Amino acid sequence: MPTLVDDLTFRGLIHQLSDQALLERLDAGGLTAYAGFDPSASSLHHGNLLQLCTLRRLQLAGHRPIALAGGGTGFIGDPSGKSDERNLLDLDHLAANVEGVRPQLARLLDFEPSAGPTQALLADNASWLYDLPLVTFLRDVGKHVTVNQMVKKDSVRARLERAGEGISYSEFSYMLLQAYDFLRLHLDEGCDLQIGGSDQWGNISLGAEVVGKVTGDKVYGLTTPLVTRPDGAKFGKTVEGAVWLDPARTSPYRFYQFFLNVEDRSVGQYLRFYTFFSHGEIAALDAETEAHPERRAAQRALARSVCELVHGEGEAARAERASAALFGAELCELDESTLLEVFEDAPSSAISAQALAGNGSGTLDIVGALVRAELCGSLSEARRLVAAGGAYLNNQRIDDPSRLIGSGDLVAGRYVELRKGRRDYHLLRAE
RNA sequence: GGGUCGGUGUCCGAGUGGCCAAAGGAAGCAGACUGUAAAUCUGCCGGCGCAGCCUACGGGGGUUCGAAUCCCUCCCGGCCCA
Repeated sequence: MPTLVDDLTFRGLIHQLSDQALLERLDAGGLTAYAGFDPSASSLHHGNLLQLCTLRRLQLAGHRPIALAGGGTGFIGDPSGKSDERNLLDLDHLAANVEGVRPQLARLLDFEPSAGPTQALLADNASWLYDLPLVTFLRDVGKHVTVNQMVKKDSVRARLERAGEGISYSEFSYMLLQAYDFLRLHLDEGCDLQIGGSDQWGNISLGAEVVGKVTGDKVYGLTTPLVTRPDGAKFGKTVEGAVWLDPARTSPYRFYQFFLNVEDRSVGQYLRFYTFFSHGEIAALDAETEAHPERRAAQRALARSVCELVHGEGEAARAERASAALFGAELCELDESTLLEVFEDAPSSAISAQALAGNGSGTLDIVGALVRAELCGSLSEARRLVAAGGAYLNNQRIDDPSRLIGSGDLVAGRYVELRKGRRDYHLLRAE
């Protein structure tokens, strides 16, 4: 059984750390660690997942995790973002978001009292930042930080040096607010470690320093590498946009597909980051990818595991079955029960039966159907798709944009399968 | 407050009176090849009732036969000065 540090090292999760002494503390257990997330949406997304997984690793190794919602700092905006005038009146809204995120956190972290000293905590910095008197803040935090060192931080320097750019005072202060969070969590909860992505290194190291100066206690910072694709492209996007943990925003099926489609070069890293497989299992999957990349064994294991972690075993199994059926066999070859099961899990929408009335004499054509299924954003786009040969009806390519869809196209009496390209499926359900 | 530069399609970025739905790049989508991979090549990439029309180059107004391009004004951002 590897130690926590061995495990984190094997997985490539340690990018920077504030002090080598942290390694011993990690293996010893008993730390309280926090990671922040932005509660501007009612769901966490793929970008938060790495930190959550890391917190989970810490908890499993005997540490206490805290998920900190940036309900207060959310108003300010991290300097890397654009200033799009956040609204203070959204306070209730943000609080609701924080609560909406709790069940998602609970899938990865143990919030039950039975966890004892490692019981996870969800905190919101709005509870202390929103009413924080400026004078108090300047005395407790501002006094301990020089502008000189703040200006040297990469996030600030980039904004100062680039011509045509600038940084507002509030964004400039962001790192101090984050430092105050660390201080509060240290004083109130005994928190002694902050983790985050490597883009947070400046904020995290400053925070650790401030807590040390104010309290005289030793606290630590640790960052993980940023998740990037081999080509540097942003990771965590599907056709529809971000990959959310909320099944209402990103269905388990899409979530599963997202991880299944990971390229060979990256799958090893993602297995290390997002799964809790043993080192031996990961090595075996690496070897399998090397020897038989076409089998996509690592991708399958990754998708199954992450989906299970986030959505539970039942949903993961359904997503896996739906994927296997859609990509494995011709629709017409599937028996009815399998067909119904697949249709149950795949993305679908309802359509009135009248629209499909009459075989070939209905009013819905392939182009309209593609838009209706939200596979295409406009009729023009749908026409182009058909012209390019990327439109399929019940697994058969459709070349004629005026092809009408009628009752004769129904599968199992009430479904019409539409596909865009090779992997983007949608089902219309006549009702 | 003064001066100055700028605000173009998802993003970056050309364009400075008609040939502009707007160069180029990136991202994205599709096709071919494959393994629901990568790379590569090809096509597409504002909307629509699609040989045409509509809406678009920060907002509004004006000049002109005609404006992303000129003028006025307002809003927003950068830089410099106060």
